[in-house]
Amino acid sequence: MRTRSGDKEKSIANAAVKVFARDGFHGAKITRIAEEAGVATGSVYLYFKNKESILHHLFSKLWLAMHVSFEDLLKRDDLSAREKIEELFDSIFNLFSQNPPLALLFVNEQHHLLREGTGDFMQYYVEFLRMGEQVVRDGIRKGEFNASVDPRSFTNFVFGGIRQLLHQWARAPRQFPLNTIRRDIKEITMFGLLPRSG
Amino acid sequence: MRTRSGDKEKSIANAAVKVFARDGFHGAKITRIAEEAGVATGSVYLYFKNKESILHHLFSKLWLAMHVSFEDLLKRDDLSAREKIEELFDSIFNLFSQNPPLALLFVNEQHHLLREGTGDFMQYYVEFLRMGEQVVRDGIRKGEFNASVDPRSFTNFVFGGIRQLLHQWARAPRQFPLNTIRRDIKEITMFGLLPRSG
Amino acid sequence: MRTRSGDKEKSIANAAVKVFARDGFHGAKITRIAEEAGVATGSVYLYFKNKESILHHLFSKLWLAMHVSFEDLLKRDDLSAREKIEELFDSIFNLFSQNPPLALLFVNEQHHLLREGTGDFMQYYVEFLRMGEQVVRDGIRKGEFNASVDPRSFTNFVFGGIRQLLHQWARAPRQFPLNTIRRDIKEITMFGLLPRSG
Amino acid sequence: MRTRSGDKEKSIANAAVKVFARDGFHGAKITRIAEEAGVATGSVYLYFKNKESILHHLFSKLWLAMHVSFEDLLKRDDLSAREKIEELFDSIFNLFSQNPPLALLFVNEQHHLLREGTGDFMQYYVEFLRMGEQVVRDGIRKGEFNASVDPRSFTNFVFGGIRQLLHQWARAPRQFPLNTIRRDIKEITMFGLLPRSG
DNA sequence: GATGAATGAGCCTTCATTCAT
DNA sequence: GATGAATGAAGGCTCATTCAT
Repeated sequence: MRTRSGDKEKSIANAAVKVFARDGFHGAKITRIAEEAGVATGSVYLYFKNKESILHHLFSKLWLAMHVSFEDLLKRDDLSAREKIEELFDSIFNLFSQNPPLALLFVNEQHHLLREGTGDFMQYYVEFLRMGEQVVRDGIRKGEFNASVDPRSFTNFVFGGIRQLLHQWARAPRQFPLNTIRRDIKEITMFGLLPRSG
Repeated sequence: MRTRSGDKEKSIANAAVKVFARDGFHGAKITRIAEEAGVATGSVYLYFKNKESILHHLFSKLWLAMHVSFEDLLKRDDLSAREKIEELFDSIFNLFSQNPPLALLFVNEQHHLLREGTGDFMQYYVEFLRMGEQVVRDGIRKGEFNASVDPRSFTNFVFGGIRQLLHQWARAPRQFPLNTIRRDIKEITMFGLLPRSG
Repeated sequence: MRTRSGDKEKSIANAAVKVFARDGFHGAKITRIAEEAGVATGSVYLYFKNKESILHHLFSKLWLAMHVSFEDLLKRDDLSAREKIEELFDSIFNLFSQNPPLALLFVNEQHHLLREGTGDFMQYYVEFLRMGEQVVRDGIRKGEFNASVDPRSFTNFVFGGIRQLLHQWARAPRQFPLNTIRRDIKEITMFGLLPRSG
Repeated sequence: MRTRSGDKEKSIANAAVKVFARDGFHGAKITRIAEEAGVATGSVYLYFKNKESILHHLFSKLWLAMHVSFEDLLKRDDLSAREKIEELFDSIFNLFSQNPPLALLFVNEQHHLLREGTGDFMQYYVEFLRMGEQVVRDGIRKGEFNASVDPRSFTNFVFGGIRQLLHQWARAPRQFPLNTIRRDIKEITMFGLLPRSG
């Protein structure tokens, strides 16, 4: 018998990232994904229940990874609040840095999943935002951060901002180099638009 | 395409906002839009070339409105750079404040249009971002803003952040009141996370 | 607008009878039915929910017709029990006499529907058998029929026998002329195999 | 096709009876049959050419058994015509009495095979009916049976009747006990509905 | 022989779009 | 212009069959 190689599942998943990123969830054809994966159409259904579940799988993996690196960061008490925030940014950028299509998928198809509000990844998403809030809250408590900032708004705002910039990068990596973006985001979120000091 | 009886066109457009917002572009059925508009299915095609063009129309209108109020703002020299930025924020929020579905449409279906990169609205979108950059650039030149901030990154970042918060508001207006969001965004973008002064 | 002509539904139904009869339910392709009906594939779904429902519709119509003529017969008190039974036979044969494919459908695809045990027609089917039993029971009570005969067994037995002969007729009308069959069935059911009298 | 290890072939055949009976020919999945047989999917194809041929095999076995017991019966000249007929009935019922699923298969999937009119079993089926006719014809010739009965119609009619009652039994053995059915059929076919003598 | 993962042809169904009225 | 029935292309998914191991 041919052994169900983990490779095949992975190559389907990878192909799906590319095709979803390029064509969008609805524009993506299963046949195209299979082709891209070097696999027969029917094989896709050996590894995934249906088209939707491929997307779920990808997002779950993504959010799980995000969640894990966030969890690790939160535990560290050798870092100041600011350092934590900056590390959080870095961990997000690292996740996508080698994979622009993954960033596009992440940026463009999230709303598709939020609409239903189901799926494993939802818990990760929600908790991810909570963790961001926590860091901000802690920073405020310790006097490291501006107490006028609302942690929840901040987290959402920054999350959205990063998405937009990731999008720009994924579409035109030369015009929006990742390192530049990363640096800019840190600058903006830390100091804001107004000149420091008085 | 469009003809007289602007009423019918408008009711189709309004219906489309609702249906697109609720079901997403692909989930939205033309027949459903027609029904919601109190119009026959075929009539939709008297006013719009196809499904895609309805979305284009809506986004064009939206971006045009945005563009216009931005243009007006830019001209005013009675405002400081900071005041201009804050007015820009306000004008965006005002645009959606009466219409959560419109916000959802704006937030969720933009990527659909960006994929192709065509459509009238694209020019408005691009120039909209340029205008934002310009205000920041001017502010920096005049010493009102932090010179370390990259205007383009800033504009994109803030645009993304606003989208995310608008999304949260549109999904749960009670939990994310528009005025709170607006105030928080101003705080964050102006002062950043770190405490002011030194 | 094109008016939803009752003709179209009928021609689809008629085409379905032919195709179901010839190819069986599973062998029947919707596209083939549409073609046979002179209609576009999609039009089938304007008139029927899905393939299954076409079959349901046909059987419902059939059983309703059967039910109606049986009901009328049962009421008549100008007929002896034997005459009623014979009329029942006739009404069944009349139903199919002009339409061998309908007979094939009736004979071959019933089990498909019984498997689920749902559908409007089920009630007609069940009551149809009940009515048969009633006539026999009445005949026995009045002394017209052999009291040793079990009404329920009789009804089922005869129903099955008729199906088999209808099948033979529908497949080879020359070899099994309907009138011959009808006469034979009456002879068999009334007198049995043994010579009459003692 | 078939090879040694008659066990495996048999367990596939037995599994197929169950699955075909429960799900119908088209609803039956090869994988399900294999599973039920405790065998790998591919192994089914070591013993049978394809799905269709499993059904053929089962029906051939069935009709062969029927044919054999009929042939034996026909030879016996110690039995009256009536006794022969009744023995024929008994042999059919005996065939299924231990195996309701087999009865369901027999009753429900025959038409599938008749549609093509091919397969070994066809000869048995045809000759089976011929044999029934022969017994009736002989009985008539000897004056034991009613000369007005058409042998071919009788055979078909009775065959159909038995099928219907077997079906009822297989679906609800309590409500339609086999012995009752058997007795009722004999009563009906021998004496008919009208009271005997005159 | 035995296995079960892999294959891919095929079909039901949807729905944007058209067009006869 | 207005209607909504009609169209038919397109694609997700199934599953009988194959074949590498």
